[in-house]
Amino acid sequence: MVIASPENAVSPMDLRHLRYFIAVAEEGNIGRAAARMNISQPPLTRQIQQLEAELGVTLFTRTPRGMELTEAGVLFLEEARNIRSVVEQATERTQRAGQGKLGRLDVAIFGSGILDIIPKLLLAYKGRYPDVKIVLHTMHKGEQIEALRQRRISVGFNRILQPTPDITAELVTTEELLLAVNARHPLAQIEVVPFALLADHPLVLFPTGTRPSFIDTAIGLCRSAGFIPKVSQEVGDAVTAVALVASGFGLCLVPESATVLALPGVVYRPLRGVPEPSRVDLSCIYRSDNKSPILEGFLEEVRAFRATAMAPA
Amino acid sequence: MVIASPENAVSPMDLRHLRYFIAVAEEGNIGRAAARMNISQPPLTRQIQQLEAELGVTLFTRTPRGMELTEAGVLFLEEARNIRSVVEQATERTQRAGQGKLGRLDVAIFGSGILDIIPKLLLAYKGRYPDVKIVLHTMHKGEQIEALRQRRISVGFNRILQPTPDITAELVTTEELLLAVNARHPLAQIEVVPFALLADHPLVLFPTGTRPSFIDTAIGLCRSAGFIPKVSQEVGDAVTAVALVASGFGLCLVPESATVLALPGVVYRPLRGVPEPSRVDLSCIYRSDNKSPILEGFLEEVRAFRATAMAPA
DNA sequence: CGATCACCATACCTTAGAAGTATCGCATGG
DNA sequence: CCATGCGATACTTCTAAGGTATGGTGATCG
Repeated sequence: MVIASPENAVSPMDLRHLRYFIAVAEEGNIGRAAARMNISQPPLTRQIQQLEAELGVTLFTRTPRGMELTEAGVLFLEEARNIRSVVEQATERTQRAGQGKLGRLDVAIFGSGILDIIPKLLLAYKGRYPDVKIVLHTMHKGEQIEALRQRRISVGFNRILQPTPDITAELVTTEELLLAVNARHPLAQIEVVPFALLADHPLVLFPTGTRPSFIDTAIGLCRSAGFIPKVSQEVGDAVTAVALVASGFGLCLVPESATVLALPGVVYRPLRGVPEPSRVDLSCIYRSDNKSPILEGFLEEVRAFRATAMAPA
Repeated sequence: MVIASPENAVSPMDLRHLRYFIAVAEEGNIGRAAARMNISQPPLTRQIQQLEAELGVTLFTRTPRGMELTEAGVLFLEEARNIRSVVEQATERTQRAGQGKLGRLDVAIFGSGILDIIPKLLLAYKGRYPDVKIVLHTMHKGEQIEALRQRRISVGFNRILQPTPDITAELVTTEELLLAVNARHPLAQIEVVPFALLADHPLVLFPTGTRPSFIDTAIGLCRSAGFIPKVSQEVGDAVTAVALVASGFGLCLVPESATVLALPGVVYRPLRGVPEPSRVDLSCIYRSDNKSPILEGFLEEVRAFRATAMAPA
């Protein structure tokens, strides 16, 4: 007595069956189809018989002139072609995803970086990888690191960083420091402002938030120059700081990319005699165990950007 | 030197790869996935490696705790599940088509058949095979046979038929002959009309078109009864004939199903003393070499219909 | 009207490759 | 530091795909 198995399929259908079926259906003839498939006729006959047995459906009527599709066969031909194209598309999409050309990149950004450099970088990346969807998240440094650990983002941008074993940082570019000053302020009359003069004027500092950050760089520079800066106000981000400068709230040290902020009444002046380090970095951070080809492609773009951005400097 | 083949795929992907991949992705672990697939662990390891090699994409990151999908792997899992369901649906649809449950049935109909019997039959069929799309074509007998030969229709309905080797006819039902007569006509006063009385009144005959047909049956009956019918008019179909009767154009012999035509002023009277054959057949015709499971299902329905329709008679 | 042709089907053999067994390597955790 | 759990590898076994030869059967043509 034969035990009734839930599925009596001796050999489950696979894509070979479909390829062979399509060939036979299109050629209308097993012999020609076999030639097209680079096999001999008998195995093809058997594969078609197997397919019919597996489906429990007669797909062809055998005539002296060849194989003619039944109604069910006509339907199955459509289905088989559809399956073939679905498989092809799945393959291609997966390959593109594996090459970092398709998918999603979650990027954390912050205040002043977003003013000029990050948009340029993202634009360049998007040009090369148009099918990667970039999702931006505004986060402070602490949040960025947390989000990287939780894999909620793939890469973050920041200025000041201390390396950790699980998070790798990579320089994007460095920027000159400039003085943002109200046009009616006395220092606005000087074309190149000596750094030491800042000792006499209150500064707007930013950002408040996770330390250390740009604010510590600014304070450190003042200390190196031998003075303690007078703080007129601490604010959250560069845009707010420059806005305060525009309304006469004092002076502000900014990275040069902040000059895209053309607020009325604000002028930017280069500094002279700035203590080392006189420049400020913009870096990106990502998981050291990164395996994502999408991030890999993005980092390549970052390196290319750094090469072009820092060569003319 | 190795010859560069157009497709470097050593072993093309097949559905087994997808089944295994889905199992591993869902279990997160080759061992459990192997158990689920009723195979041992090593072959599964190899199949996954093959799939990755074939795609050229790493689908899993191997961790000490198991297999974790990469981004490309996540995408491919979606794709694989989609392919699986497309294949399942294709299989099911094809099987249904093979059982005559899915597809299309082209049916040729004619004038008086469509009045009552054919609609009932089609309705019964549609109840049992809801996914077969019935397409109706109005055709005379000659056209029907031509269309059957060209496979433009699968089945046709008609009354008079002479068998041919390639076209099989099958009785659907037989109907009593009735007299359609205007209510103001003298014969309308008689409850059961003796057939011989028709000799004195002009008849509307139908259809014009391919002979022999119902018109020849009617004329034959009159001859058998010993008179030549006076013809008031020949028309194309039963509806027109009865319409003429309604407007006082004469009498008309109709199959009993024509009584659904309740035109004002028309009454139907049974006949008495009708020469043999006193009944008229409704048959369907189809190709003798029929292989279509859809038509097979339809013919079953026809036979069931005949059994119920002729039992009470 | 019979030989031939063009098909598909079957029988039997060969071989590729999928599955099984045993074992290794490696990281993790008591 | 050893036990555990996991994937990878080496080697064997066996299923089933592919090949060769041949049969069977309608259609075609001299």
